[in-house]
Amino acid sequence: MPVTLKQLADRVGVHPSTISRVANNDPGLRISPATRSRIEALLRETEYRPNGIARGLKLQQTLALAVVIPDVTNPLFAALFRGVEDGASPRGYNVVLCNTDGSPDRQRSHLASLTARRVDGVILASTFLRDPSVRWLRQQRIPHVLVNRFSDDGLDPFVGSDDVMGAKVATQHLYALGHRRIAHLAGQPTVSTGVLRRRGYLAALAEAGVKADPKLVVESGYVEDGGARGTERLLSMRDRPTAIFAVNDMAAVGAHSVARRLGLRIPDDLAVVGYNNIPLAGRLIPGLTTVHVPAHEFGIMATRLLLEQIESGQRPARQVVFQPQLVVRGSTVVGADVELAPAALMQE
Amino acid sequence: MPVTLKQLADRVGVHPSTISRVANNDPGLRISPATRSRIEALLRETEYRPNGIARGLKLQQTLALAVVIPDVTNPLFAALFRGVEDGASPRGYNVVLCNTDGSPDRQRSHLASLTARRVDGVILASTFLRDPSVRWLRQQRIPHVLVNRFSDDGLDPFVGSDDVMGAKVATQHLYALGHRRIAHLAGQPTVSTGVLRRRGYLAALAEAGVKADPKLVVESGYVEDGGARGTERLLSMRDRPTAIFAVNDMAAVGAHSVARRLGLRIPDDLAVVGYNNIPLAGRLIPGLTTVHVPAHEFGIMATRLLLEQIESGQRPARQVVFQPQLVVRGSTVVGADVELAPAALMQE
DNA sequence: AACATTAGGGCAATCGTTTGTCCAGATCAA
DNA sequence: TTGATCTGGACAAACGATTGCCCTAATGTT
Repeated sequence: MPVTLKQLADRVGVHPSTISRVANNDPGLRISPATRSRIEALLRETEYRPNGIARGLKLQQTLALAVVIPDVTNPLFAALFRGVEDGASPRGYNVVLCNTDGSPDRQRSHLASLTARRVDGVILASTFLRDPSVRWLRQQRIPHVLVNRFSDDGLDPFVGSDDVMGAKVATQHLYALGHRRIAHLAGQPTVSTGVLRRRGYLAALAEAGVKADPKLVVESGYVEDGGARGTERLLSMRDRPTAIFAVNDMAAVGAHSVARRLGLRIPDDLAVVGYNNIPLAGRLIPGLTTVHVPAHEFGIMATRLLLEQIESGQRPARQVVFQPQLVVRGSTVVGADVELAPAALMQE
Repeated sequence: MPVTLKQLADRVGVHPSTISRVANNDPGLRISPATRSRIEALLRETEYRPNGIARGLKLQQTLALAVVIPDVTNPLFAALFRGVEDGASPRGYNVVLCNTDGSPDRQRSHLASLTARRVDGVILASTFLRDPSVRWLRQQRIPHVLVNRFSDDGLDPFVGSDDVMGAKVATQHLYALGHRRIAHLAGQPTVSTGVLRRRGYLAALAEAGVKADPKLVVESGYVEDGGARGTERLLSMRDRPTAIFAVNDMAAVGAHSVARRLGLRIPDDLAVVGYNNIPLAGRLIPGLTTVHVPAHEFGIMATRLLLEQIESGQRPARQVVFQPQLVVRGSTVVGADVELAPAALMQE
């Protein structure tokens, strides 16, 4: 067992509180140089570290944050987590990671356990629209930041990107390449990114004067399998789309592999655009055109907003929205990979 | 602020200890049914959850584990973490995640902060040979399990795979395909996997009666960039290798892309074998032949060993070693991808 | 009637730190 | 010599929950 204040106090012959003040460098402490140096020597010798639990109980703060995401196996969330840790670690915080696999129940139970543990704040990236868990966090006044997805527009501190704009840019890119039958592998209507990206897709079509065909919008969700199935449905239509805008890269990867399997050439027979720019997007052949989402920066920024809340005691309720950027690769433009490949591959 | 025992006690008019006993279902408690039901009603109404910090202080356990890895952005470690969480979460434990980026200093400081926090146990996958941090954990009698890499052979509970055997099988595979100049992109000699895989590579050559050429072993480390550089060196030799066995998949990916860039055909001009079987390995074109390492199972098993230690108070010091399995893909055998691709792509 | 037992909880110590307050002796000024 | 001030720390009350022990009144036993 690690050494305690009382044990040290007994060895020096002073009161534990004196050791504590020396260890914490209490400026108001008046102490003889002799005693101080004896204590300091002992502190070094024993490598004394205050018991974080006792400290947490007294100070009402744990120096722990939590990150709740669908799945860390998804590179987007892994990068997000790294951002959080990189922001939190230098400030002395540890980070608890929880995966929900997209289940509201698991999210709820994780949050319950995290609040029982009294983490100082929570970063949530697995949120649904009008999410009861988020409302509960808000009501309990637990410092939190939503990332990537939000629950009730504007009510919580949020870090994300402009999903409508990103989807619009992606769709306009396809339109500009001459595509007129552009399909959308959509996210669930219960998730903000699903709704917003679909909205951006529709807005781009409307602005371009293309009449949207409801049959061209298929709900694929955010996983490869859904993207594959959706693509099979789309490609089996009598009036096939020539391009697909997918709600995220994994769905796009599903489209990608179905197209390959069916012997369609990308981008000539089918152009594909994804969303998020996960590392895999640059590795596919051809590379996947996608909307870049700076996941690592999300994590850093979310941590900043969270620590602001924690340290000020206020809820600044700031919303930070990044402007998305289209990354053009070979899945929409022939040859777009050539220039990128050597440099990109070497720098990673 | 969440409700405390004392507040509840005041509302019911009993002593806090009574509430505690009811909440914890103390079997030795004698209480009138009337009082009990009033208390239970209040517990439900207020959704009382004991303060985990106070509980931890009293009970000397935090119900928190920690996972220390080089980088969660690496799919191998992401899968490992999922295994840990999947094993720990149902037992009521939360998991703190720490990334070291391979720096012994960051590992040390994380470990210091984790022990100050009094996590109940640590799972370490970022260990070096003769690692001072590990020796310190051992000496402090902090429950821990090493995963994938070990520090001092046999002294700590460990979960991993037979690295010598895996490397041997990989090298034998290349030999069986007719390769005689087989190079090795090696890991650092400070890491057990680096040493063991190199040993397996050399053992396979020796058994096959091939004289090992020291020039064919280049230290690449575990990252793509190192693999790329190492491969450039190997391919610029007058007597080029026809095959490369890389210490892990990322290094192999580096080899892969350098070969492509130089216009070499894989596997005809250069065969490549990796290690770990990360998801990307199956996505490359051609697919990367590699040694499968069950990262998720590692995590589950490591958690089991750790919880055993924690709950028994003993150190069973069990070592669990999985037998590695070679996954043959197109980077060594032409056409090996064909049969796999459709099924593999669909099932994910 | 005297004593023992049981029912129903209350008391207080404890986990390890932090921090506002207090105190005894020494030193100082007048 | 008498206060006043200063020095160098000691004391104790939190922070919440847990748990061994104790206490009082009521009931039961002989």
